[in-house]
Amino acid sequence: MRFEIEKKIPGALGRAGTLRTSRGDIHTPAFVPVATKASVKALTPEMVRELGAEIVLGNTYHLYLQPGDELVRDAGGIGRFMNWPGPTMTDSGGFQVFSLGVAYGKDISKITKITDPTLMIPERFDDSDAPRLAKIGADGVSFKSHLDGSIHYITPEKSIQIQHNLGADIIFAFDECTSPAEDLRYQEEALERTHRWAERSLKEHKKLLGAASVFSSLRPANSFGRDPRELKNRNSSSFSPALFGIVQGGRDENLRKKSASIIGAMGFDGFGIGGSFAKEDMSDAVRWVNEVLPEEKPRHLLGIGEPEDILSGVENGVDLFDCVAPTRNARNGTLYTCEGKINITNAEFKKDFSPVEKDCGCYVCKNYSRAYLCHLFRGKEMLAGTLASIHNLYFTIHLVKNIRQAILDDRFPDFKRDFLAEYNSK
RNA sequence: GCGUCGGUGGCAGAGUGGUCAAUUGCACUUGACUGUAAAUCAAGCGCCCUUAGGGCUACGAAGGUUCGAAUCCUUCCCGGCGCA
Repeated sequence: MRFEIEKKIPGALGRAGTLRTSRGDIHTPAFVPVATKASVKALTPEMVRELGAEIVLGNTYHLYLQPGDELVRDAGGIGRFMNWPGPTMTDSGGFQVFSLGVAYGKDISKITKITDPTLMIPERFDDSDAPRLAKIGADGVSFKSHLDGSIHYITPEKSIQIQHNLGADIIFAFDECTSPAEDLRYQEEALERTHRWAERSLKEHKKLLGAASVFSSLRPANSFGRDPRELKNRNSSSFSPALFGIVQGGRDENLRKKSASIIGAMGFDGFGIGGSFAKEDMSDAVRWVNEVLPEEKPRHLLGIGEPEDILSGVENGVDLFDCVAPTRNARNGTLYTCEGKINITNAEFKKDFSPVEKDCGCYVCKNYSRAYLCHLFRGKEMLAGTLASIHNLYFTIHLVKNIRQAILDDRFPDFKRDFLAEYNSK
């Protein structure tokens, strides 16, 4: 994997570049659609590619539970398994430590609205018996499967082993995503744990890289009954995943910078910026981190993808974003437009025969009306989620592409100002 | 015509003397969703008042019994079924 920076935003941390992997190039800043279970929900990989995506992100924990990482390995890796020929990345399962742990059953997510004060009160010490599916143990995390209740203990080593089996081009260190509701003492404790886990992830990764590639040595080449040329292709590809370390530190400037400094010096190929944020804290946290991280390596802001957040992320030095928002919102009837989000199921769209967005170049806007999408949603037709996902992913991917172009053309500030003015106009 | 069972909010369908403006589902209205426990979840859904709450009108229609009726009685209207 190689990363080349082509242009920087004057006076800011942002940049445009290209991330080169053996399976293809990613032009940054880039948006990474999420394919948690080796599927971008409601879409075929061909559609995802058609929308302009250059890489997709799968999830270690979910694929480990189902169908199992060894099965994915035997299928030729996540990309081949899901018929996505380009680059892939997998998240480490660190987010599930959070979403199935402290956040389980609560109104806490990646972004917590600080307007709800009850969520900002540290409750770590009085909710110890609250139901949760993930519990942090001595050197890893025990998960209770949401699928069948079985217990699984995931360590940093285990996460990296699973990810090597999944076979993505970029993988992530196992980390602990903390809630902004946690107090400073807990943030420090969790951060030290994340740093220890980062070391162990890196060590395990190097160990596995040192061993022969899982795709050329683990099984006899003829065990598939497949076209031998396929096997030859797969075996001949010099598969060597890049490992990104993850910076945490909550909303505290010192902790964020400390984390960036420590993770930044460990020798990772790139970096993830993690954490659950209060919305108003995010751009500060990202800036603090990217001021410290080595400039020449790529940075991925984990799980962030609302337009305004992408703009501030890019400005503050982020190269890659992944987020479920475009696809999840789509399935739930919320569509992005340049004038803000709309809920296409609302009564006002029942007889609106105009496209979702007038000048949008996506397949949906060129061929269907708001009234039709409204009808599909009300009729609970599966096509609703598909068409809406196409539009939302196109919107987000193209927003990022336009941001990239604006950087290359030296007009990022104007682009940002104009976009936000229109996006927030209604 | 006789007998019988039934008529409850947009629909289906609970309730069968007070805790009923009426459980529940659907529909409808609006919100939320940021490394996917998510094609999900939440709130509202008779009318009026600014909220806590209060007032009014309602369970086919009209009378009645009762301190009190969607619930009991009478008659009428309407529907299903059976027999003529």
